[in-house]
Amino acid sequence: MTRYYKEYDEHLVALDCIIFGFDEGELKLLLLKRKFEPAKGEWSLMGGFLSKSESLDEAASRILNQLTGLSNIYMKQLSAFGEIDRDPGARTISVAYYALIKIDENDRLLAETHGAEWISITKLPALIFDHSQMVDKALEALRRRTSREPIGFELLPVKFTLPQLQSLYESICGEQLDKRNFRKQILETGLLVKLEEKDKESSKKGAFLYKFDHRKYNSYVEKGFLFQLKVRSGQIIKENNGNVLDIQE
Amino acid sequence: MTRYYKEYDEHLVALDCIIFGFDEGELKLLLLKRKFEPAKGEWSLMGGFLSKSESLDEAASRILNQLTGLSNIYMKQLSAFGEIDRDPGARTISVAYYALIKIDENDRLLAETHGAEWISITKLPALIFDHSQMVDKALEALRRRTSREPIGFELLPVKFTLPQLQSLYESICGEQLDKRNFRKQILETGLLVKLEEKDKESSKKGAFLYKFDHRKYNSYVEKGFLFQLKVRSGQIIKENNGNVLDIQE
DNA sequence: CACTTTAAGTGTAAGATATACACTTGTAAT
DNA sequence: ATTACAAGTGTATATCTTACACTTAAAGTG
Repeated sequence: MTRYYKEYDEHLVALDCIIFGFDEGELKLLLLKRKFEPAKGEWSLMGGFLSKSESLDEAASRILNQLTGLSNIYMKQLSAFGEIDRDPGARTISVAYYALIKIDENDRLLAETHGAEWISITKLPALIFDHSQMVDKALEALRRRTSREPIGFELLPVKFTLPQLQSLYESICGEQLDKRNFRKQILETGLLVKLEEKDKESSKKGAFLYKFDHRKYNSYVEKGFLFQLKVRSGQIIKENNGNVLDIQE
Repeated sequence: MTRYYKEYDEHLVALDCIIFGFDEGELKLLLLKRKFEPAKGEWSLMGGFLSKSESLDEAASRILNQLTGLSNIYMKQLSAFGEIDRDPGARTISVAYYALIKIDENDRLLAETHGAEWISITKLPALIFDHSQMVDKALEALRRRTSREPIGFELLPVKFTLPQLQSLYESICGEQLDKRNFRKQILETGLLVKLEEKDKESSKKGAFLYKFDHRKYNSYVEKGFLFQLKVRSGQIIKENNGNVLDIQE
């Protein structure tokens, strides 16, 4: 490849992953304690550097895979972060991605070997650099996207109950939803398939399991029908043991 | 600054600006013919390279200013583009920004000296590299943001008429709106101030001029009130003289 | 085995919002 | 004085959103 643009500065390009999961009725992030300087030992997002031989999307997937062992994960670019002093280690541009993981299917041990932990978004610790900013922005993006696209299912096992789904939506949008209205709305989409089985984890009666009909959804998308949930962008109330509230974008 | 991360690749980081304007009842983009290799002479977005001494946002503003002479312009980061071969000149990460400009206030001559032209989004030519993809994505982002935030006013002169405003919204969302419903909705927000003056450009009767009440809007935002317009994300129909439709993200 | 406990599951009516729709007004040009 | 043109205005209907409380199924308990 002929090389033009010789006279311009080159930069380190990092990738940081905001990894969402849903477990025990709570929306969680996979965070780890940084293993190298600067800021060794502090809480951080999973990150890494872009190499010449990969695209941004590929690099983000690689980094997610290193931590979780997972591939083919729902991942979207959030934004590039480029303040001059954002990383005290060196001038670094960071491109943040967020990922949605089904914690059930995940090898929890693998995450633990890397010193990673699933932490509820209501109890986030202070994070290094501008990572808290990234998390705030990712939460906003997740909320907005949730109302436009049925991405909640990326966070649940393949088979899930309606109470689970409702609880997930409540965690994402940060407010209580009416059970009957929620069920009516979500079933009206025609995208859920009711199974014969029940899940008896959380009640004696048991709740019917459902599957999301990806096939039908894709055909709707092609036809231009829109998925729309009336999920308001209420704030998730954060407990006061982190700096998430302090850092403004 | 101590330099960590020595072992990682460095990359050129470019910025590309999707510059929106509204003129003659049409949503337009400021495009220019590229003055250097590769792809010299082809239509392109305004772009430039990030230097060590500036943040991404600063660089984007600098580049916009170089072309238009304008500063303090509404500008948002769209996304980073990082396919390996996206720029045949060299491996380059590009961070795209979109800007909203009041064409009236703009020195049209300055744009012309740079060989730039305002081109209707319904008549876009083929663009270099992945710039058409960037434009498509910027249009989507503009439509979505328009329904959440009163950014339309960034594209109009300080004083504007309701028919102008309606025409702008129609251009953005790509469909006709009902005059009475539109006026009712937009006036209900309480964010428009009716002036005594009339604009007689487009009718004998003349249409009253209005101003957007930025102050009131900011106080609403602080109080958490939301601006919401029911602007559907209809597609803007593109005429068949560009490749905008062909490139998929 | 009857009783208690727990969460799952179900429908409707009232209020709010969105939509469709047609005539009058003001002014310049002829 | 007449015509032509876009600006400006209100209401009724349909649709969507919201609020709300009891019944059901099954396991655990005495």
